[in-house]
Amino acid sequence: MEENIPDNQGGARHSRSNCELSQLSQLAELPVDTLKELARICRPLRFQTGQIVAHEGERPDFIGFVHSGILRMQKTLEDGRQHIVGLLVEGDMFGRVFDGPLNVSVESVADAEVCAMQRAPFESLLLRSPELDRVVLLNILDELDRARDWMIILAKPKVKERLAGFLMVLCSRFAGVDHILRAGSGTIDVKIPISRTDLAHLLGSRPESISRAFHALADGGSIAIKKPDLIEIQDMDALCVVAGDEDAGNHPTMEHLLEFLHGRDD
Amino acid sequence: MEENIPDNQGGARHSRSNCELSQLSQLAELPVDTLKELARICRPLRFQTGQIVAHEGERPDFIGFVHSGILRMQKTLEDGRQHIVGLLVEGDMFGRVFDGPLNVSVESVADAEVCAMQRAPFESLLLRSPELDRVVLLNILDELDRARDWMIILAKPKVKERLAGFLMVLCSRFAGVDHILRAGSGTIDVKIPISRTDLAHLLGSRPESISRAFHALADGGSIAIKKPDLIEIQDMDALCVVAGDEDAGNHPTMEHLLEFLHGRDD
DNA sequence: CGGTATTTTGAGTATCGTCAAGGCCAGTGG
DNA sequence: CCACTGGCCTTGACGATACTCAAAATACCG
Repeated sequence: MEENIPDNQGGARHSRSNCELSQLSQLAELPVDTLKELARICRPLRFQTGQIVAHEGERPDFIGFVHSGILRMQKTLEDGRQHIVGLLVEGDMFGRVFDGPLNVSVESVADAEVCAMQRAPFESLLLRSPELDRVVLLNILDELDRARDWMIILAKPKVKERLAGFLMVLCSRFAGVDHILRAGSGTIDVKIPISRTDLAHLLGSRPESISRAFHALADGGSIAIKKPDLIEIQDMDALCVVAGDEDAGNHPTMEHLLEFLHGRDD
Repeated sequence: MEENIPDNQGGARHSRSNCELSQLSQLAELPVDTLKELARICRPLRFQTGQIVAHEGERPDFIGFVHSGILRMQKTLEDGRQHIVGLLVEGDMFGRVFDGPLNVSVESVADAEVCAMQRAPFESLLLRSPELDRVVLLNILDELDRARDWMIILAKPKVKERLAGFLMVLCSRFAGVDHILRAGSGTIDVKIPISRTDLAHLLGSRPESISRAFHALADGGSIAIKKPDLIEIQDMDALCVVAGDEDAGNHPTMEHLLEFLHGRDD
């Protein structure tokens, strides 16, 4: 039960009759006829904060493309506790093409729109469209990279380092996602999308330690805590140093980010 | 330079004129003509312990299928330190199909045989063979799962828990790999394939703490240290409890493993 | 058998998890 | 409009754990 595409009874709301697939940058370059076929088999779904999109162990009848909002992937441990293994944002895909049940649950962290592609026709289209297949493949490869980046961050011995790494990820990979980053005057405001408790699960720590780590970073001068979930980044380079610089020289500079954000805000 | 398939000058040795592709269980089910095409574009390579198979940031001209031995994937941090993000064993694939440069280095931990598929013809074959495409897709999805499992393990607060989780992974996912597991009398001997230092990097700790964690597990009675790199597992259930049981009720039992190993040894 | 690298042990310090209490904010109801 | 309530974040104190540095013991290799 409940393995089908969620309907109104299930809690999700159909927002429009079809998705605006071309807004997803990865799909935009697909051939027109492929896009048309995609549009035919996809259903837009809306989820409110806290709703379950897919359950671990089930095999939903759809493959999801996140259109807006933020979802979190989590695994349920034996003792019932949930452990976050990643966040999904605009443009991300979830669901196991050609494969068995999910091994993560997906839950909306903020109000989210998801394009649900019916599994069977999507897989069949995948076989006929090499371009779509390629997009899906690259998407998964991308997610693999993200998981590896998380591994590097999680392997840091100190909470402060892991938290700094997390903030760097928000500034790089999540930079394009609306409502997360906002340009200030020579600084950048970061809206932390999840609670301290969730952040603690994600970083393998406790809420108290996360809180202390935030304030330790603030005392160091690299960030300021405007509100508990609104962080102002004052010194990106210092943050990189604390984070231990996961990817050698691959981090965004403050100037580059500000430029990017000002471009987006106009 | 050195972005091509390693040749004899580069250190890797061609072992035979063609790979025994059918030995790789995932490929065995492919259509015969696809296998033939694969055989034509693949080169067997041999690597000795410590050899670099592929450099981070490069885009090797081949996609690798591990035939035997163990390789490790690692990222180079800014300070030059290397951080292990995963191990590759028999049946695993590496190299980014249809995509840019690698973002991990691959290095052989033990003498290894790798089937190197020339990139261009492999990608072209991928477009023509849906079955091969599916195999590749599932392989990457699998690796994504493994990365997520690592995240769960890495997020454990105590080193002892992470180490127990690592041992459980060796007993489940690496069970089929030769020379890692060996059946004892009601116990299982595990050959730790990497040094304490590497293990420390993998688990986000230090060699000293890893050593202490090993001995703490031994004092608890769940394992015995026969040699520094040869661990006898005496109580798998106890080990699961210490590990915190990542995947609810998904761990192998001692009996099941012993049965499996005895079947293999005959 | 000697030399080197790896592993182990020890002592001291820093960090983190735990428990408990207090503060901040939003929503509710008088 | 204000007091109350509940959830989340913060702070403090204390014990447990892990990191650091240094040295000893062991294993490995020729």
